[in-house]
Amino acid sequence: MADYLRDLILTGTLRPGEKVDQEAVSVALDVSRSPIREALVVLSREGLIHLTPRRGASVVRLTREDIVDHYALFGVVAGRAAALAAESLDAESLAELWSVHERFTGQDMEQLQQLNHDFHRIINLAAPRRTRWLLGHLERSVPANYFEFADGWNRVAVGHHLAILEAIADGDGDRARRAME
Amino acid sequence: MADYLRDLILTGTLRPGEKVDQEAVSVALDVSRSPIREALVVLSREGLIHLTPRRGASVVRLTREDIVDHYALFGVVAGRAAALAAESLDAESLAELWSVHERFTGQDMEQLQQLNHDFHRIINLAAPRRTRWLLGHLERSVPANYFEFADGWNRVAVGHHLAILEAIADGDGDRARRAME
DNA sequence: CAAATGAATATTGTATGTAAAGTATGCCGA
DNA sequence: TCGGCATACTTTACATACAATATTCATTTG
Repeated sequence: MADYLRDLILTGTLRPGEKVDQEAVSVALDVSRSPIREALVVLSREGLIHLTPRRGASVVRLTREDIVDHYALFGVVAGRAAALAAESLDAESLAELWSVHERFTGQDMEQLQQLNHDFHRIINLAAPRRTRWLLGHLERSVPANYFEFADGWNRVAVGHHLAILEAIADGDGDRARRAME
Repeated sequence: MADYLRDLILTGTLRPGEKVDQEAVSVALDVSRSPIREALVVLSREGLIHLTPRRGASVVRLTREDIVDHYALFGVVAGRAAALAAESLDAESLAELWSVHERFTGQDMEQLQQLNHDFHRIINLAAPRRTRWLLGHLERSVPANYFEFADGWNRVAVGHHLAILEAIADGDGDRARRAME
């Protein structure tokens, strides 16, 4: 339920600032208003919509600054995960990382997204529970395609992944953190 | 509504692992179950309770590792805020920081909590929107009294505040970040 | 006597009803 | 014509109703 609305927001179908009508959503999904309201609460907690009492829900207007800030935050937290990974990652996971890294070439955008996701997932699995939890939240609550704008993104990512990977392989937590950020 | 339940959880009145009965809460607060359910969704997104479909809500069992992890995360994000503050804080806010810092002595626990809170709030106000948002979440969603356990906490805090303060005054973002973490 | 079964009970999730606040429409007077 | 105001219509927030799944507990059976 929340997933459906989140998609509409992140893909831009529901535009920033637009009002979200509970009744309308409920008939669109053919459910009652109760679950819709709960979904709206979820999204408001993710920072995707703004909820004003007695006045309803509207899609949050994310400024460019917000997006930049969000990715910086993501970087900072992911950096912590990388630092921890450098200290505790087992050989098997490290091999997986190399494997993912090597496949990171010439694919289409969607596959690259997937590989990138896998790469980070392996690192995050080494992080403690709360950190994983936060990373999950940060990942979900921002338009993923914003950073596709940066052209040649995948080229840069390969370089970054390599730097992270080498730092982790060396067990150098601080370098892994800086590389990730 | 969510505030009430959050208090019960953070003060330990609702104990870790304990099941939360919607009906019971609704009669206790003399409201229907609808707003209670929405509050439970809020708390589940904060990571304070676990929500299993058709099986209800239960207070999350936070391990010691979770708490440590949480504060580390808090530190990492607050560190970013401090680094930004070092670069952008105006003279007036800086003076306020010194003022708060000076009053940080000999008071009772509650006042110290308040001053500590003020100290961080001033720094956070210099941070961008999304960072402030995340800090607010992280602050709320963990038993605040956990770190009172550390005896002589306030002594240590004074020293830390001083280090942060000097780094900010010098405009040294990186040092401010490390001090905060 | 323990494990299994099934009816009775309780609790959840979703739907619908209702009162109150918010929004829009149209009328009137300046 | 334009601004102010009363009224009608929406929409929300909360309460209640109902259906479906879990849980409990007594009973039976191996």
